[in-house]
Amino acid sequence: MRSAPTILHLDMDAFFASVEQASKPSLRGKAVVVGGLGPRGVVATASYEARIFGVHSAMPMAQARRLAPNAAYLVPRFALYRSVSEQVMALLAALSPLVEPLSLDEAFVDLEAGGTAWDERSARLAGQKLRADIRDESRGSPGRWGSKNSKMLAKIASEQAKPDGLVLIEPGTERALLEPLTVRTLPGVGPATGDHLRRAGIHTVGELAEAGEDELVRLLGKAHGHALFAMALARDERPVVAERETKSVSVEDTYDVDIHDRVRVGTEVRRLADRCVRRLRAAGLSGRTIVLKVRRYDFSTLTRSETLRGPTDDPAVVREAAGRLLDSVDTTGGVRLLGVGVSGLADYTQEDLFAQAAGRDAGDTPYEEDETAHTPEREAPAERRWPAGHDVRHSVYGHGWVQGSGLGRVTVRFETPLSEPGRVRTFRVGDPALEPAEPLPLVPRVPGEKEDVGAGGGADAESS
DNA sequence: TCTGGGGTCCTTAGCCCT
DNA sequence: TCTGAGGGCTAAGGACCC
Repeated sequence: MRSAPTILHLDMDAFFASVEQASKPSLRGKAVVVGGLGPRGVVATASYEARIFGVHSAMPMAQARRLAPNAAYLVPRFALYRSVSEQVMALLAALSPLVEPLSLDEAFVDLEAGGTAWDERSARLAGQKLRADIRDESRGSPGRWGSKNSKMLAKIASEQAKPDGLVLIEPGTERALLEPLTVRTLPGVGPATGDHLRRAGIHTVGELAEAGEDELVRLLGKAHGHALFAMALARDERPVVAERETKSVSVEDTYDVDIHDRVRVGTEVRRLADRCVRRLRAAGLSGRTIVLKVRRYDFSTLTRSETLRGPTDDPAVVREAAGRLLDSVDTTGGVRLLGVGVSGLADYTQEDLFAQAAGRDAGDTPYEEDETAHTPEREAPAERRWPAGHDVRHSVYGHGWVQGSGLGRVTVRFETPLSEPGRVRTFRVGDPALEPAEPLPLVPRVPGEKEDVGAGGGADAESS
């Protein structure tokens, strides 16, 4: 096993919030919370400034608003985050052919495979150069970096790095570093496993190693027990894998209020089936197993699945299968979430030899194209038409973003990523001069713009 | 005013087949 | 013909990750 620190882990923390701050000059240095704004929304990301108030990921939005009433609350803009993420991943790809993205804001890079690092010094240099490039490219935080010869240790190193920092673990110090850490530090140990271990008197990674492999397998099962024991001894041979094939595609919706009407539940399931198939087709995939997910009023979740004779990407087939699955579920009492997924994927579509769909002619007709057509009132509420944080263009005042809306009014702040903080104006919701706009690039095409527009925050801003 | 959305992997159980 | 072991597949649920 190699010992030089040649696997790099990047974690661009508070990524969504950082991108929003780079995109909106008036929010730089301010508390920003990105997440679902409905009554059942949760926080996706909080900026460092918001974390000072105790706001963190996965917290119910209502609680966040109580803790930080003056923060900016924004709806996520995944298309924008994806494009920034792609630029960052391209920088990583220039260093090595082995880049494994874990999400939009996290990745492993195998520097040895790219010939860019072979010892501690070259790894540190490569890390520092990347950080500078990313700061240029995203006008934001270059993230936290960790490096070591294994994925687990590289990730732990980046967790130990200060915001905007780089940590390399010295060879020979791995066990000593791990021993005092809580078991929750290790990947794969969440709340349930953590509790399980705590009840067995195991709190730290050192105690995990002491417990022995057999005991861990007895406590946690074969796969988890072996894996955790190896990690407790700092053994992690998992390679960096560049290409990961998709195993399933799913969509789900949580409703603002529980749905009790069985007919409406059926309508929603068909709509979700169509959305799922659109995603499936966009990815050039088809699948054999249809999965229905239902979360009931009491938060209990159940899934029902059905495996077809061959893979399909036919909306009618998926709709019908989901409908059959729904027949076997009791929804009295109400449902808060519905989901439809497809797994058992193939990258081709088998022709429907057995005529799996009953409705022949309607086979390819989407159940409903218009996402908002189900609302009885034709006009969607202002908050839906003008989501907080989305870009707009006004024929007189130019480019801006929605600061808030409601009561027939929409408030817009007119500024761009490259401008000074801008002014706020309020319009009627139906104002014809106002229209939705695409996000603007965060960096100028020609270099030379002023620097230092990072996400702000310092080491002292880190919480929890 | 609790608890999103999109995934992956593992375990268990039942069934069928050899 | 009965019984048991073991493998493969399917279904359901749970845990975990960001």
